[in-house]
Amino acid sequence: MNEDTAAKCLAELGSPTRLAVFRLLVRAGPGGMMVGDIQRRLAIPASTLSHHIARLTWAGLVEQRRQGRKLLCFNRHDVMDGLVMFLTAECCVGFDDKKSGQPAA
Amino acid sequence: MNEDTAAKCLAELGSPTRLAVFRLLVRAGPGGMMVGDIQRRLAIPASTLSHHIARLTWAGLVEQRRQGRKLLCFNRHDVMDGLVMFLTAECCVGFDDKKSGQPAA
DNA sequence: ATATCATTTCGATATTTCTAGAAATACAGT
DNA sequence: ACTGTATTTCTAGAAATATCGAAATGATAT
Repeated sequence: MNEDTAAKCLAELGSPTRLAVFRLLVRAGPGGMMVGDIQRRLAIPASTLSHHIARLTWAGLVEQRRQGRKLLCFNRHDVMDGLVMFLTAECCVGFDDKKSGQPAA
Repeated sequence: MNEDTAAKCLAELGSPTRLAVFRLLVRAGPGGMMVGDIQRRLAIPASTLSHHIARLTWAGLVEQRRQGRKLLCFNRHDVMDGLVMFLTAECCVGFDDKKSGQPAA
């Protein structure tokens, strides 16, 4: 996970609609969720949802797999982990003596 | 940290420039960094930087404090923690038996 | 082959965001 | 009050994004 990839992921997650989709998939776990189920759950037009899922997929956060005439969506858990690690990397290095993260007043 | 706040934070971090600023501040730790130092370090126009810092601040990710005629910037570490927790919350609940996060093939 | 359901692509418009120069403001020192 | 430095606000054009209906495609069953 480099800075560009991280920014890409964060930007995609920054849309309320996409974040809702992503969180739905987080909760769904490895079993994932069908596009149609997501659509019914979030009540947004199919074309709009398709667009957002495509972007999450483009960023590498989500993967899709066909099952009959439906499409299963699920999170790339490893990518999310990488993102979180990237965000917190080098955080507070050498500052173990301070507890709050605020500068001295 | 609710869904709207999280989306706000993620969207702001989704800009490569803002992510660079944020990471600089992560590395700077609680001591923070002056606006001018950030500007010299990233080599972007002052007005552009000001805009981005304002957005990070608006999202609650960064805080500013005046020191003489300079302005110190530092991360709200607690907010970033909240964001990370929000992202990973309810992740893989009840799926401890699977290790990779992929659905069965 | 055709009917049907699920999902995506296309197209068009409205909205938001990025960028940076110019001007304005804030502060400290003299 | 005046000067110099630091930072922000104003402004506007360019570029990116969101939205959703209509049409197209993919897949299965009959």
